[in-house]
Amino acid sequence: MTDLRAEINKLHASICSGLADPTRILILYTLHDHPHNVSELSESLELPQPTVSRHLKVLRERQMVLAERDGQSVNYSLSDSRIIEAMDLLRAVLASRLQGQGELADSVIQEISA
Amino acid sequence: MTDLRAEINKLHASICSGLADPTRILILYTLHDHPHNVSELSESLELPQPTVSRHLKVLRERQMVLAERDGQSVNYSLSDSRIIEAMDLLRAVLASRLQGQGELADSVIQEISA
DNA sequence: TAAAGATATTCACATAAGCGCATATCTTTA
DNA sequence: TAAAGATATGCGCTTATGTGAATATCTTTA
Repeated sequence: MTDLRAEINKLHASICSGLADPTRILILYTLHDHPHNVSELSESLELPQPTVSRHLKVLRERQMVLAERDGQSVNYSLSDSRIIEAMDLLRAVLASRLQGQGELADSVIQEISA
Repeated sequence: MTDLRAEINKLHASICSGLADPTRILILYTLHDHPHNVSELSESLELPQPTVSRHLKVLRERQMVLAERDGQSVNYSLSDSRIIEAMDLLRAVLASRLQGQGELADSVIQEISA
């Protein structure tokens, strides 16, 4: 294990930790739909504005979202749609994991596929 | 946001947090190569056995690896290769992110692609 | 330039994670 | 069944992360 590979793994882990929060997952999927400013996110996700801003900061630091000021508001967009592709793959893994775990899981699977 | 969707996002985040550590990333790629038992991982990654076991526990709890006892040792394997696909996508995102950020980054990009 | 709107940051706190070290719990074999 | 090998867990500690509430910083407009 070279120092370089170790450094890469740290960066890689840092991106993954950007995904490791339910609220940020929600934000990322929302931004994938289309760009939003902070107020819009805050309102549509029913989350306090400071909470949204702090999560956006995490994503911004990892360059997973793009921030563009437009007047007084700041528009956020997904920086790379492969992030969503990766998340979708992990959701598929989750769905498989829930297969055959009873009826309760079935409705979850339905919802994931939606 | 239904309670169900919120629950799914928690599970999703839990899988992502399984990826959010450099050592576990290393372990997952190593297991993707082929199954290993704890000693083998410990030796080839040059990590203390308890450290490896604890990381494997995290991955096991999230059903990201499969544990099969074989005599005194326990063989671990990747439970779903889509986990690697997802990680590769995120590595590609990382590589793009480093593009045009100077010479130092170039060697990192080389290493990622390898 | 003062006020209002939009976003970001700070503080205090609670909880979760990771690590090294020691040790407990299997599982086989002598 | 005692000993050795292999793996898992507990403990103490340190660091990281998330949150609400308050507040600071920008940016526009009156």
